[in-house]
Amino acid sequence: MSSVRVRFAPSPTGFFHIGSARTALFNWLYARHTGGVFILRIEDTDAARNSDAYLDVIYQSLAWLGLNWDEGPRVDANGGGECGPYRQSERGHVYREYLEKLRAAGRVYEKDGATWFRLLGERHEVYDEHRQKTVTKVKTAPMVIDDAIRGRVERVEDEDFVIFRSDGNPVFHFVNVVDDIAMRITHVIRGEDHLSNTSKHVALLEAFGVKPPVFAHIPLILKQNGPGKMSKRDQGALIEEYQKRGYLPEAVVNFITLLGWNPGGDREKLPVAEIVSLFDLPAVNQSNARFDDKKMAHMNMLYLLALPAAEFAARARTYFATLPAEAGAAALAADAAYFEAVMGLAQPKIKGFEELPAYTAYFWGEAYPTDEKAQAKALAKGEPKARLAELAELVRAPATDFSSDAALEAAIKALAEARGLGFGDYQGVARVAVTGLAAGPSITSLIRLLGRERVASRLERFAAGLGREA
RNA sequence: GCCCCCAUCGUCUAUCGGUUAGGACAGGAGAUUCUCAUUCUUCAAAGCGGGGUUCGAUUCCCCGUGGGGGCACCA
Repeated sequence: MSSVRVRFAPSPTGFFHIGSARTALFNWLYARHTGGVFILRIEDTDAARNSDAYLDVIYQSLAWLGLNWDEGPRVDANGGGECGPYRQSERGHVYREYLEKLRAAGRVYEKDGATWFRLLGERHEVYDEHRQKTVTKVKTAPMVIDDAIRGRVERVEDEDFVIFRSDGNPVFHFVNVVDDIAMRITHVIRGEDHLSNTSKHVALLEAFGVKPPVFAHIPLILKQNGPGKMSKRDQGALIEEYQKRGYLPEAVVNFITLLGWNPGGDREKLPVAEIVSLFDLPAVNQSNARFDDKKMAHMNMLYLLALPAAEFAARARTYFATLPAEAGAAALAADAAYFEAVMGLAQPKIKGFEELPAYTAYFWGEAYPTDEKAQAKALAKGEPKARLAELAELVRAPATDFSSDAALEAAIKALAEARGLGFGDYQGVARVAVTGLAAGPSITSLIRLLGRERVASRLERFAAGLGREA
């Protein structure tokens, strides 16, 4: 086992952002790749913004993505890990202890009721135009960060900063560094938005006399449209959204991995186990990536298509179970073998589970909607009413061979040829009559699955409706 | 305003000084199928600009420009 220890340190704000997901993922990948330890630490020092209810969003999203943590909250088997507690709100004693270390070293002072960290160097006052106030600058040596992704980055940290608020609570920069020390973190893998903050962290690390961990700042995910990084409000930003829409987590993992990393060459669809074995920090890109929901959807389709039929059906069942009763109950009530058969027809056709309810509605009962445009188009030419009647008769006739798609197709073709028509003269109108839709699985397979009686009565009922309108 | 990071098709990217600059998504055209989707064929599409270094730069360096991030008693 390697000595690598990485952590994902989210703040429970009620959302689990796709950028956070990727940060968690890259940490997890690195831990798994190196045989190290993946730690979950909850950064909930801001009592005003955090809430226990929000924690579930984090646990739930990580679990869905398959990112299991070795140390942290909810690791029941071994009590969480040896560096607990893992919620910062429960680590006040640790922060006070570390504060005393700094105090003993003469590196802190009080001002305006808050506790400040003192930088070393000559001081002078200067007016800051941006903040429109006078600030004290400190002439310090540049902090050097040897970033595993960016290379050498140098930045001058030239102002003292608050480490304990006047309300007595410690500030992010402080707790982040203290916990990384206390939890013996070896690699800090986080978003590039922290790169500029890192000089603060290195200054703190130096004050504690601790050798800094390896830093690795990963690029940000930019919003699909418009300027800036992706935020909670953008389309596709929330992990729970993908979950709700029935995306396959392995597809989401594969996609967001590729936003900033790739194995080299042309390969894109990679099983997570292979990503784990190939992943490494130096191969992570340095430039920000723009989110693309079309490519995400495509990746999802690839995974859907590749699923074994039974697995597809099982996952589809789970998806239906998440829907409101009016959308999912009928499907769930169906006979298991029948349900699997319907899913067998849907799997090669749909791009995502979210299409499933509309795509399969007519399989679960007689109360399915009819697409007006599809209906108008199907009825526009020929003699639809006659075709429907002929087909109903054919379907009802016990002599008609239902044993295979090919046999049924041959029967319909024979019917068509006898009248100088083609298969298409029946297919379109029959589809609208039986499914209410313009598109769907092959007409012969869905007729066979629905059964003679159900199809015939739908054909007749539809034809009767035409009579009234005409 | 100050500081930091980045820069190849519309988008995600391959290339680690010498290539007809490749792939994928999206887009166009076509083929196949009973519709649709898949699949297949095919078309269009890129090295931000200017200086260097080099026999040779997409690749290395500098300057611009553009994009992104940071500059809180948020994390």
